[in-house]
Amino acid sequence: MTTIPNTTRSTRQRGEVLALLRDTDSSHSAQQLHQMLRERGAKVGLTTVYRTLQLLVDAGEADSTRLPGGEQLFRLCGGTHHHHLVCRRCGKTVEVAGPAVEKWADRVAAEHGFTDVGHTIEIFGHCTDCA
Amino acid sequence: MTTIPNTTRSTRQRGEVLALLRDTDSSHSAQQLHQMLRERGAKVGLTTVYRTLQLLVDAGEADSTRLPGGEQLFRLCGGTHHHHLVCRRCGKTVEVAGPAVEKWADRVAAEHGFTDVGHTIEIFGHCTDCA
DNA sequence: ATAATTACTGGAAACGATTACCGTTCCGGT
DNA sequence: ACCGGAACGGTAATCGTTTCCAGTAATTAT
Repeated sequence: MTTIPNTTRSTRQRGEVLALLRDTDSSHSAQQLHQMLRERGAKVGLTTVYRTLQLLVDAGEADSTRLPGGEQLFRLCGGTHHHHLVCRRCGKTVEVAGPAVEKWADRVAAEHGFTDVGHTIEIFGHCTDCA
Repeated sequence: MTTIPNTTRSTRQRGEVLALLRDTDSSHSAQQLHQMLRERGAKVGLTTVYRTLQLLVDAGEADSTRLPGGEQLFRLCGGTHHHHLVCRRCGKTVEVAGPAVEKWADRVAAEHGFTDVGHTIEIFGHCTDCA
């Protein structure tokens, strides 16, 4: 029986992860973040990094995008619905809004009788620095 | 030194995979396809299924979409650029075109100086049968 | 046809990212 | 300070996928 916690505690590790995320405007994998934490001298286990990231995603404070290769990248982001423009090389990320696209997706789905509709829209490329 | 083949051979296994793909209009994972082949009595190794699917994707005869969970789904598809509306439950897939969305993606990327631009657009939902 | 060449096959082992386990640590309310 | 349970973190397991490599079979050359 999986027990569901009813409180969320503030720990040093969660603070370190959050602080690190606030110091960057790029998307990074959990493993990259773990390595970066180690480099700045913050001792946080890889497992905890994953857990914290998932927590943030669930709380809507961060979101994740998946590279074509399958690995997940994370970053903090605002609460409003948006999508991302991500540099394939360095991970630099720009939030973009596309109200028209949202509507298009919903309309297309509705036309085919689909319900509980969601969508995945990511734009990849090389940023000016990496081109 | 990796030797690159300069011919492509037609084998029973590749025929079986292709035949199976032609019998469905849904997206399936490599493992599902492998299982389906086994059920119809076609002996094809899982490795070969993966290899053949990748071959088809490279040749532009099939394409793959990635579920939020990370696993790859495959299906045959036409050569023109398009996106997919996929049922999360049964995999039923509809090809959809969105010229306006393509242009939007390219324009947004260009505005931020990104080059070599590509995008990922998938719509998920539950089809009429699975709702 | 037959032989020589080389792509293909497939089971097992390796892989990389992520998750589960579980004993230990430590946050937070009393 | 005490206690209960949330969180930690190292290790082992899982999952989808790829690599290895020795055996098989499709093509090409003789």
